[in-house]
Amino acid sequence: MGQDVKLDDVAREAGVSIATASRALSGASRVSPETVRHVTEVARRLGYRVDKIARAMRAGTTRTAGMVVPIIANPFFAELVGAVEGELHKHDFELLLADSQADVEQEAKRLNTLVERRVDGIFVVSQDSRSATAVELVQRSVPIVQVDRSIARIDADFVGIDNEMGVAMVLRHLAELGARSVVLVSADDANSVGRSRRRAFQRVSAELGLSVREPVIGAFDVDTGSRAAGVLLERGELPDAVVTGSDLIAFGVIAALREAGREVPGDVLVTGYDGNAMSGLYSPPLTTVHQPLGVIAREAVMFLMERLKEPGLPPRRMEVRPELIVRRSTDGAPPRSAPDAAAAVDPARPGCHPGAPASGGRTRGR
Amino acid sequence: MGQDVKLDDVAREAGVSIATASRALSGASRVSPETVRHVTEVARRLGYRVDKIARAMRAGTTRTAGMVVPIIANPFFAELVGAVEGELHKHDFELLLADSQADVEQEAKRLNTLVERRVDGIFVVSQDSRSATAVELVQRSVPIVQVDRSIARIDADFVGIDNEMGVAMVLRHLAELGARSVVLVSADDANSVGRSRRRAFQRVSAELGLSVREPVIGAFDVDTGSRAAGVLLERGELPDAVVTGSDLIAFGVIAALREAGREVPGDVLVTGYDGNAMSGLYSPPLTTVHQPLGVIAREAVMFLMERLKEPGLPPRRMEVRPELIVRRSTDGAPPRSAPDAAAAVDPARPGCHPGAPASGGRTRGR
DNA sequence: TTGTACGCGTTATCAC
DNA sequence: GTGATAACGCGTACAA
Repeated sequence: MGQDVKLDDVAREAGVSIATASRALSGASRVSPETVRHVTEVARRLGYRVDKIARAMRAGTTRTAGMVVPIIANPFFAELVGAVEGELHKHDFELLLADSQADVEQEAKRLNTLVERRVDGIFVVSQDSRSATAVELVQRSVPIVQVDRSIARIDADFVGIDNEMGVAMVLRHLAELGARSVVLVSADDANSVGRSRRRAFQRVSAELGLSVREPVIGAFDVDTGSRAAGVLLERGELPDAVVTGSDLIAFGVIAALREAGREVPGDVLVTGYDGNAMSGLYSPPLTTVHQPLGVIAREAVMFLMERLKEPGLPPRRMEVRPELIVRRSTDGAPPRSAPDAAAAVDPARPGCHPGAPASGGRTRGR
Repeated sequence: MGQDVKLDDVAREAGVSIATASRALSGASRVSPETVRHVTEVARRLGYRVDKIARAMRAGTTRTAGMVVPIIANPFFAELVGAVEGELHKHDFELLLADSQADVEQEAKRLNTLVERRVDGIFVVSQDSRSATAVELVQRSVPIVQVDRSIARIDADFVGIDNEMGVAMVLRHLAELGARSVVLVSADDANSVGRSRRRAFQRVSAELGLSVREPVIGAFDVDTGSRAAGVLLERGELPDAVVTGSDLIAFGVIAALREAGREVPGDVLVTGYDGNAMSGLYSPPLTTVHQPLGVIAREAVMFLMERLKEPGLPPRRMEVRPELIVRRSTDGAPPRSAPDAAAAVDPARPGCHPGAPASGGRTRGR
């Protein structure tokens, strides 16, 4: 560990002072060109590498950000982490990853550790409202950017998707297809994502005059989907469409329905949410609300960078515009619907066009 | 950033020296119990947090490991990263994540950065043999643990799956079902995983007397699967079974075949590799070779920990035993096979039993 | 048992 | 343009 060559060695070997060596390499200022060349050459020859720990010690900044996610193995968070890491790298930042295991106490501990590591900022996909105390505390030491999920009490930057808009896109699409009865299968109200998707579903389906069945509520995982399929089948007649809160739920629903001999979209339409890589590959390919994670990551990192430059900045919120991707799981009119059901849709409302490119719309405020 | 309370503050407030405060908190030795209580209390009240950068500076160890993967968004690597992170956490280590974007130059840079960050060890899922120079260089500064993929020239610890065994399990399973003709769709020989799977396929299928079609070679991704399906269809008659090198390839194959009106397992059997979370959820559920990532991660971390304790240790290799998971994608005998084809299988060979729990078998040497 | 003082490797400040 | 030196916050050898 200590066998590495340090600046001191380079300086001695190059016959200059340690200060000159530092300046020559940092490309800072006031060093004669030939000294620079010489020192650089010596450094290269000796295989010198800065000790960024020492540099951080001196500079008071680590050029490292932390990121806490509920569970990295979830493809959605994996993609998100990948996007954030890539974006950070453009700014010459490193990423310290922490998996909270979907546990609030773990989350609190991991946040604390990140502060101890002196990260310059933390991206957090928080668990639920119980995360508030820990986040609030940590926020006093280091800038926080909430990603995907936001906690009401927390006055920190936030970047996520416009959940309401996504749900609205799905419901309008279904209504246009002639669906009359719909059911929601999603997560509970513990975090902002589940909450806003559920509320949007209630509001928009009412606006569209759809017949709403009792929702099946659980988590954003496959099991919730399979369980929901069981519940729906027990109730007897299936609704025209099942609107789910995540692609994983949709996979669970479809797989379980198929086990029971029901086909999608033949017997019932199903939609997902998130638009992960598997959604287009599934059978049937899934109609879903795609989240432009690249945009979300870019904006989240931008928020942090701007805050580092200007710490006094007021907290900002951004909700990125989602994109509806129409695929086979909602192909064709629902089986039992009257052909004129589509008349219930207000034609004046622009809705969304499947092929339209997603542009990250910015919403400021708060 | 500098507004945080430091040890000095705690010491002053507690009315003791900085050394005593340090000892009291580190729980080291030789401190009166009541001093410990007092200092601890003051620290808590002031909200003191150690500066682990400073501690690392002093201790010469960061308690941080780096991990370089080709692409974190790939569910397989995501799960692997998650498992490693969790395992590291048990040892009070943090994880610095680096995505090499499947690019050798990026990989080299990221490895270097990790060294500069003074990580105590690096887990690397290397790109291919071109990664050798960078890894070799970096290895002189910090312990390396190769995970999943191994580079021949590199004399570092390695933990991965027993690729040959996995392929053998699949082929015996297919042979037992009566498959006579098989084709491989997998990645090229650039990295050890693709290489050993392909070689094992050749060897074992010959041993089993299977009729082998010209393989379709690409990468471990979905596109390779779709493309392969096209190739197979163009060739005319499908083989009895398609053996793929990854679940993603299998998804691609199945989806494309279905587009063309062919069914799995009705028209052809298909197997995957990796056993990721989606494999059981797909339609049809995928027969696949499951990699116990928990075991792999645990052993990889163990390797590092042991090496940190005892740097002189000779490099070790471990190949973890995979587990065949039989599902519907290979349900039933292949359509065109003679019923007695299964006789080609040597019944004395233990093969693998679907329900058998995977135990991480250790192989040492090198 | 506790306190003093030094060093970890780097960079910035101040003299020359 | 270059060199000497202080400082970042902590842990510990040594002294008391």
